[in-house]
Amino acid sequence: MTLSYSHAHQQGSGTTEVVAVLVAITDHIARVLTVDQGKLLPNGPLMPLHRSLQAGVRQWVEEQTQQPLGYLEQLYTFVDTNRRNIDGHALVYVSYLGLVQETQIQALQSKALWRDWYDYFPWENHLDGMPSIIMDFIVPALLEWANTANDSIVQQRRRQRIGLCWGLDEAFLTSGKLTDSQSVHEHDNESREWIAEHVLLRYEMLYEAGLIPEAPNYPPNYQAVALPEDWSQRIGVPMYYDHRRVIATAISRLRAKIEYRPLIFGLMPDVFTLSQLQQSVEALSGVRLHKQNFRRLLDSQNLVMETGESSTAQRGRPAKLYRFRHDIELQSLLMDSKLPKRK
Amino acid sequence: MTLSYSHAHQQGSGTTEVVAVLVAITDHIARVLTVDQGKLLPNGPLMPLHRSLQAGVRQWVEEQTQQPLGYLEQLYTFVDTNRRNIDGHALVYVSYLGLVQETQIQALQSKALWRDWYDYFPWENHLDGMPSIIMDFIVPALLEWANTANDSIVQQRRRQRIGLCWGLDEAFLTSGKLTDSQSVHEHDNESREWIAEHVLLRYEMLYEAGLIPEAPNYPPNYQAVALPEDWSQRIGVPMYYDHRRVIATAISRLRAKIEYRPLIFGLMPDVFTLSQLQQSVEALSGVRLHKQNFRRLLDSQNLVMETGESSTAQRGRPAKLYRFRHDIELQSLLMDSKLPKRK
DNA sequence: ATATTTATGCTCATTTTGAGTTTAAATAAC
DNA sequence: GTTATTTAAACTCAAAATGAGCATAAATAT
Repeated sequence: MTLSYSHAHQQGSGTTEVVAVLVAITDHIARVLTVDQGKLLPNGPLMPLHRSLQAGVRQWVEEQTQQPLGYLEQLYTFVDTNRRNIDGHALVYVSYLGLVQETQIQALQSKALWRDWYDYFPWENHLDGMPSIIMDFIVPALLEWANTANDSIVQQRRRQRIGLCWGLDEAFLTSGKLTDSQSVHEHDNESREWIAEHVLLRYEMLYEAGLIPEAPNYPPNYQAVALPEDWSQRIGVPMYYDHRRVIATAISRLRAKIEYRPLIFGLMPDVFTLSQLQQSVEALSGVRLHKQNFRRLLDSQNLVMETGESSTAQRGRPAKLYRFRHDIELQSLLMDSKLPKRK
Repeated sequence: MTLSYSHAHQQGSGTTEVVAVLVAITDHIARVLTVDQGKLLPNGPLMPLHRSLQAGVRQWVEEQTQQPLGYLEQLYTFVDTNRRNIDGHALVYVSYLGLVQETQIQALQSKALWRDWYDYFPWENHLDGMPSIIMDFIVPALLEWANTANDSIVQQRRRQRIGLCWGLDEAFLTSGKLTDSQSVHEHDNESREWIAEHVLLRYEMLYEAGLIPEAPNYPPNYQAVALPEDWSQRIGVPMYYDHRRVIATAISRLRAKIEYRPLIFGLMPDVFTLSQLQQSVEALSGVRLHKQNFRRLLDSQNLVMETGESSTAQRGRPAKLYRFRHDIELQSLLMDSKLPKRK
């Protein structure tokens, strides 16, 4: 189902558009900036006057949302062959990830809206444990999809993919239930745990299986057991074009990168407590972290310094306030290699 | 200096081009496929008939080089405001990284050429130790460049960047010479070692400092001590447009990704010895690895299996032959997180 | 036969990681 | 005001991963 929403600027001679995924954390919830009642990301055509793609992104975001933005990095470039210019050239759109500090958030126009990003990906929020939708509906539906393949090799591969994407044991998928220690094989290096940064793989699997309203093969016709009536509600808010995939790309990048680069800088206020910092990282990654180890990691990297003050904003013992060390070059801290060292 | 080389297809109405960095390893040397006497990467306009960017890349590479290609992944999208179509829209070019197995390499037309990628980046080859050009010319020139900044804060930051990019001690840069243990500060978490994957950062620094023929501010005018006569030879083969930057992007991506994903698959023949595998990884990363630990890492990951045969092609004890385990899903092996585990 | 070369197996100290326990200092409730 | 609750933060400890080296095996070169 290709949605027929169309922009005025689609009529021109240009074939390049920019799309932005702006991220901010407010009330400990990760949010993306949307326009059009949450159905679209801020976007606009690249124009001759723009001196760079970044410049194009900044101009359109500013124009459509009045939101000033700081850090910006390129994500991925897509082609939409369903949208073409007057010469028949397909639309190329370049997506960007932008970070906005909570304190920088503007009062928005009615058309722009900061939305909880888990509204679009309900299965990605594991802050209170694994959401029930995964084991109740998603995995059963995907297993049925795996069985629709003609080739049994393909079926087996699909089941393997499902296990890797959704953090499930192979044994669980083929046999009945339960992940106990009987499943010790020779090569059980497959750790079978939830990998937070596989957001895009999971979205693409749901898309491929026709379980996402945006997919051309939605709703799926292989469902022996029917999906619940309100499936389209449960599987998250749909968007126009492929903008939901763009958000999935952004979350994947952010979750992966935050593990080795101090990107979280761009989302925090000037001073903060370590608990606030941890809650922000948790909001992004969607999983809870071990507090003591989080702190140990932090000070092994020397990224933050105490301000000397402390905060009594919360209930218990006052927390020391910190700020990031802007004096150090952030470029390449913690770029350790997993290859063995050179001889 | 913007080179005025121009393609026929530049005259049309399209504004999107694809560019490919194809990589192969032959004779233990990492090479990229070039056209036009090594001055250009294979490239071509995205056309209405192409159903995707990948399809465009495959068509143009095939057409210009007759080289069949396997694995392909998107790298980065650039804009060249110096090249515009008839409507004034700037050229957008999307770059791809492709991997070619040695056994797949075709006899090439005269216009296509596999070139040692260190021809373009002589300073990146540390297989026989750090190249002398770095300490003899590059670092001194960069330090002079750092001094040209008006602001002393900027000067300090530039020196810090130089240290991080080129693996040098802070102390070495400011004072005279020698990296001995006297430089033990409070925060010496800066490990000061050569980070192989910082190819792009290093190239961009040289470009910014006007030390690269492609840069608009080349040759630099701040040089108190003149660069050697044959500088343009020593600093690597220049290319048209920004194609050298595209290769730098590809090498960076490859070196970074090979550390946590078994990308090397795409470059090896079906069967190989562990030494050959190690030499291939070394060709890419540009540094020597510890043999025993390399092997330990390999079999901890269960990526390869013995064929049962062994090779007596080389001098000493015969090496066992291996092949990759294609039965396992490669998608997400070894995606371990550096964040502390969830509680 | 003997030196040389290459492959491969094994050891060992150090660092990093995952997962606690304990103590400190505030607020909430009675 | 005393006590329970909450949050912060310091410290411990076993298991695993890492960096570096030595020892042995099996071929070729002289």
